[in-house]
Amino acid sequence: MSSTEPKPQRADARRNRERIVEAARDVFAEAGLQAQMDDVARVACVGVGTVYRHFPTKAALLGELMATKFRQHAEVARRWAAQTDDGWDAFEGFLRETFAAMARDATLQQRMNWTQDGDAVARAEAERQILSGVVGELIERAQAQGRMRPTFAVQDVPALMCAVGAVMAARESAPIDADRFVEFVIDGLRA
Amino acid sequence: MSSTEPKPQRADARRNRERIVEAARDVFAEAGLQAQMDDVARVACVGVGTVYRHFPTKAALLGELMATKFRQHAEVARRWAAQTDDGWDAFEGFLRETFAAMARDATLQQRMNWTQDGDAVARAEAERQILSGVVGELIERAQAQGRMRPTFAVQDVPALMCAVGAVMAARESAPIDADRFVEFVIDGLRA
Amino acid sequence: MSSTEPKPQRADARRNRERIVEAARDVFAEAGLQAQMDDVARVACVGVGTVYRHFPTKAALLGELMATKFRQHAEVARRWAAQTDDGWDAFEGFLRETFAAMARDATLQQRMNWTQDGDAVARAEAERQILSGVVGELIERAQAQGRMRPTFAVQDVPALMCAVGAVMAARESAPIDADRFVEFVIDGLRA
Amino acid sequence: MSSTEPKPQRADARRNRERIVEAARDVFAEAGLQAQMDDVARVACVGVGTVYRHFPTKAALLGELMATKFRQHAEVARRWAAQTDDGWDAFEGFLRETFAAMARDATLQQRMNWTQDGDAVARAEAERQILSGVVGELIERAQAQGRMRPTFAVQDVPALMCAVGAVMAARESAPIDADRFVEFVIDGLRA
DNA sequence: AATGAATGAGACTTCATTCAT
DNA sequence: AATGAATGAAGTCTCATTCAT
Repeated sequence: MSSTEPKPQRADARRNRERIVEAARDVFAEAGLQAQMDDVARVACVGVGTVYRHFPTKAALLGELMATKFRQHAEVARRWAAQTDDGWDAFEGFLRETFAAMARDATLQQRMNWTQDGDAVARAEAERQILSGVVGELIERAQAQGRMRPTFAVQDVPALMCAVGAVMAARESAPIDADRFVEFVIDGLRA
Repeated sequence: MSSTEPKPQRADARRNRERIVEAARDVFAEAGLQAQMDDVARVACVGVGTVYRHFPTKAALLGELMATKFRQHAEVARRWAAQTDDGWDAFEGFLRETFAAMARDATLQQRMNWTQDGDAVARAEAERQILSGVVGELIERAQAQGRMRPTFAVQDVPALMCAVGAVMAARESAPIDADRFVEFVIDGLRA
Repeated sequence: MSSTEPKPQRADARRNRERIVEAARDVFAEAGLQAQMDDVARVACVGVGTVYRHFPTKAALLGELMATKFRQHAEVARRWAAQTDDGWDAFEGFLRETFAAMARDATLQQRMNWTQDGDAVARAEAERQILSGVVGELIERAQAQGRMRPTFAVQDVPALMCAVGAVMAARESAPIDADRFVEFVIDGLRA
Repeated sequence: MSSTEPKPQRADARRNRERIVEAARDVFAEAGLQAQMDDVARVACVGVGTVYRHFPTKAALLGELMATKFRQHAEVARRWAAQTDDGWDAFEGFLRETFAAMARDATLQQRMNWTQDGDAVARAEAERQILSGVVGELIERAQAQGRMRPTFAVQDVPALMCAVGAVMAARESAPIDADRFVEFVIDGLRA
């Protein structure tokens, strides 16, 4: 599934891998993408070498973080798609849930949105396309049922996500703002 | 004016300063925030030392770039505010014109994650507040006249701008997409 | 025998040891001294830990490789010494045979600059001295019989061997060149 | 001429460059090719950054060292070629002088002979070919005049040089040995 | 005031070696 | 005994900033 390290064998290795990913999430959220691999290692309580054993480059680690996000969003989209035949309801549900999730992970979201590291982006490309596919179907369905603006397109979804990140960057009271913000978006997209 | 270098003395110094700012715009648009001060200097056809004479740190240079943008947007907002008494029309005009300007400057928007460099952001804070003030008045007026959602707030404006940047990052056909995107936003914000 | 691991206990341990030495020969021939212990382990189909069980350090492994070479050359020298009473003939035979053997093992000769790793050299010192002793006798005998330049000395033998390595490094057609080269040497050393 | 940095402008920059090259010569002679760039910088009394300003990589610095050697040898060969019409005398002169020079710089010679770093070798390739050309002419002339073995070829020259390095590695009394060694070689190559 | 060479802290990554399983 | 994951010191190189010319 993941673009790196399909299945770590040993239990302790897998545990380490998870600790590293969690540490990376915290560290990059805290200090931005320019945080160092040594910091990630320290927070994960492992040596740098271990970080590099699991992720061959910093970009790979960053990519895994992005890929995880994409996978989670895709999962949400799939769940909503299965839950109702109404395309708009499904899309709205996906949007609200995803925004809420992003709000909970606000800082990282903000840091990540604009990743300059082309290599990291490339490593999450597969997951990004999957997400695009799932959300694209939601959009098409909603538009076919005449409940969504026909001019909206999948490519606009990242823009919404970025906007969510920006709202969060502007204020501390993230959850409230995200809730408020999602209403504008939904009203703007309805047919 | 800018937070740095209130009044340049010599004519050639002023000319250098301008060349540096232009070079910075080009270079950061091309290569993103990780572009080097040496690159800026080379493109500006001056030594690095000269760049540092005008801007004491990289963050200061970046800050000046942001401040310039803020000043331009504030100028647009002021013009629309003077042009019509209808708050919503003024806001809509401001939004369309600003989005269009950002679309024209797409590469820079794409490449730069301004919020990444906290120090640079801080240095453009004054200009940001001025912009906030002007746009805030537009919003209040439009809301007082009952033509804008009362839940929209100035703090949400950066989110919209970020979203515009994201639309551009997602596609090459930037101008078209920005036009399309502004419609969603306007419909989402109308009362 | 070797300076490490005087008597391997188990049959499988001995087999492992051999596999490691062979793997090391291949890997170092391929990639030079900068080849990694992990590579040796992988080629030998054992874990790194096993490599370290047999050879406490990389230098020890390298030393064993050198020692093996020295032992083989000494064996050749001994055989020629026993075969004829004519010192020069014995020396010439030894030289031709050794050069030919080195030519056959050209890649390793090319890739490995044995003398670079002082520690490895130290670990093969015993074998080197033995080889020196045997060859020294050959030389003395040839000189006593007036058939070899009296100024030639055992210490010059490594120089010849190094030269053979260099001939190989310079060309692909190693065997031919080595043959050609040995003639110069022999003519240069004859009284 | 050099493969890197054709002409440093400033006097102090050129002085630094020379100091770096000298330091590199000492440091690599002392500690082998695995000596660190930081060491070179320290011995040259400059920052590492300065070393990297003059030589973009370690391989480039190593390459320059090799190139310098090749240039010096070529210079010697040219001088002898111009000095006498007798090809053999010229070659013998070149050989004796070069061997003596190598003896004076024995340790570096030894370290360098076997450089594994393909990149460094590549960077001195141009100079190596020039040297080959000049020496090749010497050899051809000597062979045409019937005074040198017809089977000797330019490609064998590196072998001789390597051998000189090896003689030196084997003993401390380098100059003496080199003198003794050159006699064997000369006798071996004469027709 | 301008230049660009110099600086050096700090970033990423490697790899010989150790040690828990 | 064997395994291979973990370790972390050490190495190469970068780049914002300073400073002699």
